Amino acid sequence: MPRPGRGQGMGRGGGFRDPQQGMLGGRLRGHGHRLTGPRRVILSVLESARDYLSAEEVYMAVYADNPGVGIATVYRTLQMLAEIGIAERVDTGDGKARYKLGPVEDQRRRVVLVCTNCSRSTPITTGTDDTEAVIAQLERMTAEQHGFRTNRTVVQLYGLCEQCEKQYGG
Amino acid sequence: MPRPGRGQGMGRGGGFRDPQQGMLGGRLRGHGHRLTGPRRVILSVLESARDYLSAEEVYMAVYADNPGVGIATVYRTLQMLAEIGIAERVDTGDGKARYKLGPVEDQRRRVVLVCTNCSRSTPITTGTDDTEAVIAQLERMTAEQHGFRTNRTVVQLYGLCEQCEKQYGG
DNA sequence: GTAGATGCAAACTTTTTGCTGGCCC
DNA sequence: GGGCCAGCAAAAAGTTTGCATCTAC
Repeated sequence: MPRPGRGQGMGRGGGFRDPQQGMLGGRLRGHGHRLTGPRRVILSVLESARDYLSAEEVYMAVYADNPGVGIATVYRTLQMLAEIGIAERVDTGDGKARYKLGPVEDQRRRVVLVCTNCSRSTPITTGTDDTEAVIAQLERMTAEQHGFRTNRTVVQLYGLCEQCEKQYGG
Repeated sequence: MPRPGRGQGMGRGGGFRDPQQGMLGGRLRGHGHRLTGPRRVILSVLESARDYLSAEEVYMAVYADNPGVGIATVYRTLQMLAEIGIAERVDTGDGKARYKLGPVEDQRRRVVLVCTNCSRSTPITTGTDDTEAVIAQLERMTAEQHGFRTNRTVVQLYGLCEQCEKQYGG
């Protein structure tokens, strides 16, 4: 995967007017971290993302407007955000970790659709779904039958996505 | 992670008397693959494993008796075994894929309990369970809501196993 | 002012791939 | 004997780390 070359430095501490950034900045400082320029940009990218983003995707989006930010900073920031619970880290099995803003407790249960043809993995947002109830039932059953206390559940559905299904003429 | 240095070559096609190997060899040939020496050893390692093994763990076990087998062969074999359904691949989120022998067609739906304390992963045999019905429902729902045709489902429950639960005094 | 963050480059880890020679069927 | 498969080594791909500089607080 190609990476853009090095930029010529960004204007550090660019002005953001996003009210949420103040909130997030507070949470960062509460954990002894600082709200720096690069971090503002990364947070901004995550905020405007609907799906989970890989580190590279975040880096690309950041790079578009701020070529000076290094990929190491992206990795370090994502790691930090996940550590203090501002972002959720997810491993979809393709070797890339993916991140998404959001309280971890709301994403305790996760369903991922993995297409065995095109390799695309699509996280499904549970929580508003009935899937939530189904998974809860599964957790209850394993607790009863195996004495296992589940904290987090990941369901991977392997199969064909809508596009590839058509292509195969299923 | 240190890796053992290169060995001085193995006796290819070592004699095995494991009756299961004949069966597995047949399944390999049925898919147009061959049962070679290194593959016998790798299969033997997987057979005697109770848990999921990472590629490196398989390589280490293979290396103990057959230092001549390269790690590339381990990767290629594991990949092939997973492809034809003789082994199951699982991504536990630590960046390493793990493999375990097991007929996928008999276990199209799999539930694995992963203890976040002791790191042990325990496969649960579905099929006679109610879990089967619950997962089937999940698959039905994603088909309806996302047009996704599921062929195989892996559920990973992360939490505390019975032993660690006691230890923590939950 | 100082602890922490940054950019850069290089190291590290896991997995894949190209190549030449060798072995299974 | 032919095509799959082996070992080796190097590359790929993702992530982490060391270091000098810089900056948010």
